[in-house]
Amino acid sequence: MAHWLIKSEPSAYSWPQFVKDKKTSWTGVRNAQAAMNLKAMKPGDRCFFYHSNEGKEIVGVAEVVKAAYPDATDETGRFVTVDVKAVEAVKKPVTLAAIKAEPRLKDFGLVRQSRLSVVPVADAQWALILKMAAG
DNA sequence: GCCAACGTTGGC
DNA sequence: GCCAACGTTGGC
Repeated sequence: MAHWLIKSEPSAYSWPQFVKDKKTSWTGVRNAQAAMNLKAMKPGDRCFFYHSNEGKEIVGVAEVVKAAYPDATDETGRFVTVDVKAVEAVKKPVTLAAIKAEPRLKDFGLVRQSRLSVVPVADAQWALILKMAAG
């Protein structure tokens, strides 16, 4: 099972909204590399839900429930979306500052390529961040 | 096919 | 609000 991190600006789509919806289609990704990551997702894969801009922290865990399919909101037909469901909020949000302060996370995609909105998370990174989020 | 100009994202 | 990083566009 692979792990990922998906970003959203709370003003656009926040974690509380996601929890309320229970499930959502992750549309709006318009970046080739992020789209590649979406295509690599499989049902059952888990994702960190990260609030960019406001908060700048991992606030919850989501699970992929449907593999990539064409994003109907994309007129060019080039991009895809996946369906994800909310699993649970983390006990303690993991801030970007905390991630940057952790030497073992210096290669984390979130830090290395800050503009990418769908980032792969290595197993060791996933486990470590989960531990940090357990509080 | 190169590269300058421009737009967008996201951290600070 | 600014700026760095990076992607995209369009002229040549």
